[in-house]
Amino acid sequence: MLARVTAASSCPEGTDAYTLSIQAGGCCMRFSTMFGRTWREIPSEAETESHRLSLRAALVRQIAAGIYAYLPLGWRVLRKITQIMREEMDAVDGQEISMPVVQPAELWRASGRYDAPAPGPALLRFKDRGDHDMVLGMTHEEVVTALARQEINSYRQLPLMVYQIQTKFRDEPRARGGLIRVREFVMKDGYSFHADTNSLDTYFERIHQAYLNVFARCGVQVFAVEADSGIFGGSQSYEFMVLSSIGEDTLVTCAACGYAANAEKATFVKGEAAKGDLLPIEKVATPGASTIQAVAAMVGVPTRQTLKAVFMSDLEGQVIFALIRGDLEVNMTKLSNALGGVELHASTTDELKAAGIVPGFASPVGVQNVRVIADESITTGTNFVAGANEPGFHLKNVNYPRDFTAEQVTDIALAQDDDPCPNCGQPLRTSRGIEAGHIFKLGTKYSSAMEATFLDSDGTAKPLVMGCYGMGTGRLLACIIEQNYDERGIIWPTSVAPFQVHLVSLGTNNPQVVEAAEVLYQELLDGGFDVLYDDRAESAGVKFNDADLIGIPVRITISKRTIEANSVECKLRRGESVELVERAQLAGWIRQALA
RNA sequence: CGGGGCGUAGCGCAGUCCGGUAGCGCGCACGGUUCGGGACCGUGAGGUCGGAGGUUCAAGUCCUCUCGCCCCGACCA
Repeated sequence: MLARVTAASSCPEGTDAYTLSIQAGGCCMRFSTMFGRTWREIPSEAETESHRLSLRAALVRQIAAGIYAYLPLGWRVLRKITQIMREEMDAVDGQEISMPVVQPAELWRASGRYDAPAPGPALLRFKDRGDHDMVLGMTHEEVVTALARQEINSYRQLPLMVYQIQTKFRDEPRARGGLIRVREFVMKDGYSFHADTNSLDTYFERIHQAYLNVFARCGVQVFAVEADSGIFGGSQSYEFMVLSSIGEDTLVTCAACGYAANAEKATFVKGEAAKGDLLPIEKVATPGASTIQAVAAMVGVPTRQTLKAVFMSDLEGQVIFALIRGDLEVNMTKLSNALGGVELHASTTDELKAAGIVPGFASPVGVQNVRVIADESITTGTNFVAGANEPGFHLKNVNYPRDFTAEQVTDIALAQDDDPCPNCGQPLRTSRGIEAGHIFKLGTKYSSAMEATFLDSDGTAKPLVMGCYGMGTGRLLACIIEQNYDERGIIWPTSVAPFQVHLVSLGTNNPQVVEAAEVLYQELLDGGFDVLYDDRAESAGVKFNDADLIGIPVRITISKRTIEANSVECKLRRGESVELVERAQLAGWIRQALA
């Protein structure tokens, strides 16, 4: 008990123990009194490895769908992560602030997002006791713009960046994957303000590098990819993708030249279909041929000589006729963006019937009452095979614009494996990734809407040019686990491990061992190390298995055996071999191991 | 919001088809024996079987409604 009090003295009351440990080291915890116990069995509700391990290792506990509480071990990791974010944001002149989670609806009305379809029900709305409309902040562009309007008057104050590490709530239709996709989460979000786009562009490069630094320091490998910025984005955006089979996004990359983009955004060389003199339309019987493959085979042409029709409907039930060359697929995000960002769903049978469309044999020729959006690929060939809008028949020699019109001809094609790279022509590869960060140029979208202006050097008032930079903390924690575990448990990178040293005492029945362990514990704390001290009266197997599960980088075992050798046993979590280290050499050994 | 699955002790599960005193393993508490890779013996605590109605002499089990959680899809500023 005496040792315990002494140990606690290295984390003085009324002081932020964690900050101390970052700066001076030496924070402590006894396993026997730690809040939250590890689980021996695998929770059935968890599907992904990071989810299973974060529950089993007592990092987090689920409170409701997509809503989690952090236990001491998980919270310590989260704070290590956010501290790294702070340091990197400060390094690019960021100033930390804190903005409210509860926000007045008025601000969201001002930006136009309160009633816009885009956030829609994901924005949780409620009234306070004064009957004011309020929302739970799902992001903070509105608040930060309102602040900037008050605080920034002159170009002399620019550029500047503010950031916060704050809770967000997004009422997602479906939470999943443990901490990967949640409804309530802590996010690092930053906002920069500039007098012009040149300044934004310059700063964008710095923040881009700062993001790479954060991920590197957290021990995760990311791909920075060009991303779709959605209808609220600006000219350019990058997502930072952690490669993972459980990722919800698809990345398209080129090993040859380094091209990398989200599949929603990726382009590729589409090639051209055969060209020839325009021939007259000819109707051919194609009984039962309702797929592109079947039609091409029956008519005797390659699939790229056919036209594929894909039907989507907007919320009002208006049918969108997406037309693309038969060998390509439609990219829903591009299609939606072409229509101004409307929400689309696959058309129902009833909607198609109402529009007079025959699925499987649909034709752009003579179609009415639908909006036709065509991919540019249909213009690079001639004499295509298309549906006849009549069951069992197709049309040969269909040509644009001779035989049909389209409201738009643009790029709505989905890049897939082996498509040629838009830069170098080499085959593209697709892989799955988790979006761990997103930076984008907002431009004057919010500053214009909310009249956040500054007086420029020429004496005129101009809207602030903004950039926005987001990074999820809990999601990053999950990503770190996804990339750092084995069959025994988590293997934390040193930079984010909840503790540096896991001290295992074997022989809690032996006073000599207990005494020696307490002394060693105190020495380690005095030496500036963060130590989790397993002082429980458990068997060796239990303690070792928990140590492997929790995944602290250095494990130190003290027992009767090691005391007799005037040594302790040291083992790295990342590795198999154990080493007897003399007490005098211990501190040096640990420092080297943690370096 | 569509499709599927599951709610029984802290965790993992059986029991539900075919109604008849609520069980098993782990964990937890106490005593003892062990003591370097999830020890053993004994004793014990802990469950309105997610909730509400209904059928029945009798409901964990059958019926209706409802709430929650998970998975696939839709969705994801």
